[in-house]
Amino acid sequence: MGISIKYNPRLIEKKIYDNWIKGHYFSSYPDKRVPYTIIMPPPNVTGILHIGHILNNTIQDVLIRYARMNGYNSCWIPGTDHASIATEAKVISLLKKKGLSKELLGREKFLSFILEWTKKHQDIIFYQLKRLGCSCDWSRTQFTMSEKLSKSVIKAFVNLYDKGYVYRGNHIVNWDPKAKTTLSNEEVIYKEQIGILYYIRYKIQNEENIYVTIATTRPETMFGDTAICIHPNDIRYFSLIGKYAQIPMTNRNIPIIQDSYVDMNFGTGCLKVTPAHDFNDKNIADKHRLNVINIFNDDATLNEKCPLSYQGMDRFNARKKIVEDLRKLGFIVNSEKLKQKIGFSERTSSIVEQKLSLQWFLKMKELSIPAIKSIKNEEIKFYPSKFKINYFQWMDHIKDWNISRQLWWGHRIPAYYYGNGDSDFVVAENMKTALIKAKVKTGNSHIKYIWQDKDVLDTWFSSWLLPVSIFDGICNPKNNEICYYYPTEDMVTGSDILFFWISRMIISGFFFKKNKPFKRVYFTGIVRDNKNNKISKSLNNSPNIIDLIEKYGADAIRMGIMLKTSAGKDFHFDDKMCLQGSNFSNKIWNAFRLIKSWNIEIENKNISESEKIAMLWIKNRFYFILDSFNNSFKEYKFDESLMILYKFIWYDFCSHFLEIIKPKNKNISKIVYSNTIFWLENILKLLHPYMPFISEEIWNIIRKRKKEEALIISSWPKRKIFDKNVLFCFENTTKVISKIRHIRNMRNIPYKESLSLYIMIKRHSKIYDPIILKLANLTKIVTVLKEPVNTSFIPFSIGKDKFFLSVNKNYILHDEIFHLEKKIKYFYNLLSMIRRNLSNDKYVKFVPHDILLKERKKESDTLEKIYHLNENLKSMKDKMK
RNA sequence: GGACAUUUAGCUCAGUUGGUUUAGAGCACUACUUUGACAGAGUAGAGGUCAUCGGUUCAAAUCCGAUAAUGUCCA
Repeated sequence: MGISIKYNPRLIEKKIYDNWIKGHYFSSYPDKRVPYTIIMPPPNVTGILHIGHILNNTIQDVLIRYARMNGYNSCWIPGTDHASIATEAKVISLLKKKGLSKELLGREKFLSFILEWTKKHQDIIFYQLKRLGCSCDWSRTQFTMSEKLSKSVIKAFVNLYDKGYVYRGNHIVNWDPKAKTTLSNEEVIYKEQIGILYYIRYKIQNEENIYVTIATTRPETMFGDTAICIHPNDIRYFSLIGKYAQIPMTNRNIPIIQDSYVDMNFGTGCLKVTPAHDFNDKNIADKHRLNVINIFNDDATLNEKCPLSYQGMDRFNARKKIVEDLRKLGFIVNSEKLKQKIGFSERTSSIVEQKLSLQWFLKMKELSIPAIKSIKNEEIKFYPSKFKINYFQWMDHIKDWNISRQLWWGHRIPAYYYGNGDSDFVVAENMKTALIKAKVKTGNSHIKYIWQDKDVLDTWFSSWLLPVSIFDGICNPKNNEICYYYPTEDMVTGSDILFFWISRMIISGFFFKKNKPFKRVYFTGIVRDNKNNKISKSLNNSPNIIDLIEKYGADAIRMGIMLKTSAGKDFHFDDKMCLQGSNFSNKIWNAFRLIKSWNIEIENKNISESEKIAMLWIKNRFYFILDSFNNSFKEYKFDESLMILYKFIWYDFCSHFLEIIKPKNKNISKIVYSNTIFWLENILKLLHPYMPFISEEIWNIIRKRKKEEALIISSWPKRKIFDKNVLFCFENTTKVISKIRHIRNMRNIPYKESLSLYIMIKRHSKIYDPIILKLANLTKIVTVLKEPVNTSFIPFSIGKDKFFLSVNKNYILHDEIFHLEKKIKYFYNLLSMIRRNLSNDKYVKFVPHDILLKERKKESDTLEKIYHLNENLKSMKDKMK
């Protein structure tokens, strides 16, 4: 026959993928069809893909293949992210091993090292995606540092600056004193630590022996204090309001102010305000117009604003010495241990300093208004919708976005300076324009030297533009592609970047395009291993993707993953789920082998009744399944839709349909065969989005296909009405079969031993009998009016129908009687529960009418069931005598 | 510290506005079945006081409150 007994994905997947590429099936160009666009969240070039990416990209591929087969012009755009700080850190540590540093190399050489690194990882990432079967349009591959995207970033920056949204200003930022750069919030990792809370007294000015005691974990910042703050309701300190307190070991006096931010129960209820080194203190300072004193150098040593004896000292050494000195002078009243959360730099592990710093910011409040609206009115839908809560929470308290980074790898800020003053700069797309602007701004036409800002932009400042910039919608707002492909359909991403990316993309979409960037956001859960640990590079607990694919096949991994994923839920990865996938592949493969092994009879001889029924049933069953599959799929319940398909293929198609039509002599009539192939082809279509390789492979072995007949671009089955009655009758038939198999199983009656069945049914249609005969291996089915005599049998009932399976007397067991009695008892219990309801006046009075009817029917059904079971029990007991 | 979420069979999860025969699925498990597509298989079975306690109701896995555990985000 030439088809291998085991399905071997390794031989097949590569060949199939190459054919898809050769057929250009992934490519998309604007045409008359409706577009369906997905932008792949670009993986960072810092590393290679892990299981989380596999989950994410499989979902996207499933969506895009489904759309493609449903007639849309599908366009899935792959890409990578330059990941400014993370990549720079990786390369720096690589260089360090070689004894090099970025300063030693200089900007240009350093960047060439990074480019080399980037190229290497891009290749690995794209190779991994291809092995997974991703049908992205590779001719549209993006990179966030490409020329096109960089241009858009710069243009967007200039545009936002010109409109007054981008500004340069002094704000508190997260500062990594080791790397000497600002950090985004996500690059700060909070860990709980035990610190010491010091109680320090500050003398009240112009008062003898009156002090106010504050509590702080950071005594070294006291030289930056500009106020002491108490809660407006705190009566303990009313006498101090309006007075000044003297910072110990200095001559400086600071005001005592009131603000409800202060927690009266924490420490003494008095807060020292250090606006240059704490977000909240800065807020208070802004409100009360306090001074701001920065006491740190860039490397977090104390600067000239501090007393001479501490200048130049590291912050931690300074703390020790200050505490020592304060103790000596009697300023420390108390100290106690305190659990606190400390922010560490993800990159250098140094403790992050909050620091007032001159940086570039984007005003967010106004920009966020349409973005909030779009989620409120469901113009953009979240799956699951619970993430709307988080979204609104963040959006409602949105802060200006610090977009500058003191790094080299990234988009250089297009600000050009002509002097050392804080506002001696212009913002322009290039140096030439900048020079002109500078001349205009200063009125000095002799300016010759201007220099560009050394810093780069936050990575997210490029990725937040992607849905627009990918189609060049920022530089060429009216071009064909942006008009055709925008807005995109789905965004599939982890919930952890809701704020950093999703929210900002929505903002940028409405700003630059006056329209949403995508219609739906599907949030994948966090991927964890079977010990509930987050899959991460640092734990090194992600399996190698290529190894997994080699072992199980891409289809098996896709299937295993999709069967377990559910929007927004954490995802526990286990090798076992791939095993289920590969078993399933093998099942399909062997079903196909079976069909292929049959000889088609040229002459059309009579088709048996059971074949007719099987064909009728599988047709109706298919359209029933198609509906439920589509419904689940449209709700983005991929696990559910796949499970529907899984069971349909395994149980309905293989266990029932194929078993019924399976010929003994391998000869099958042409009609039955072509019918079987027809349904198999339809099954392959439904399967294709999830398991593209095996489905395409079988599709092509069934018969030779032309290029335009590939499964990947075939059309999705159209829904049709189905006859519920056919499904119902068939289901009853399988119940009988199942019952007989159970009886065999209980008594170890070999399958080979043929049995006879007597049926006592009022209106029994015999058309299903051949199926029962075949699948339960019976010699005959006889319709009777009453219990058969002179033969030993096992009675059973399904609904109101009674059955008697004739067996050798030896097979009747006491066990069965015991089971029957147990069952009867169960129904008596049920009956008593039903009757408890029905005898309850309140129940009868309040319950809706239809429920009451149902309950009454339940009662009569149960009674009937008990009656039948008792009958069975009685006859069985008689037989035992 | 604050906000939110989760807790259902050994594991991973369904369970729509309280009412469909005292809770469902897949996997794993147990028993039996091996020349007839597939042992990567077949058939059947067993598994749950729905986290705990209290409340609302004729009726609670479902609604409300408290507690506990876990997780995420924010500070």
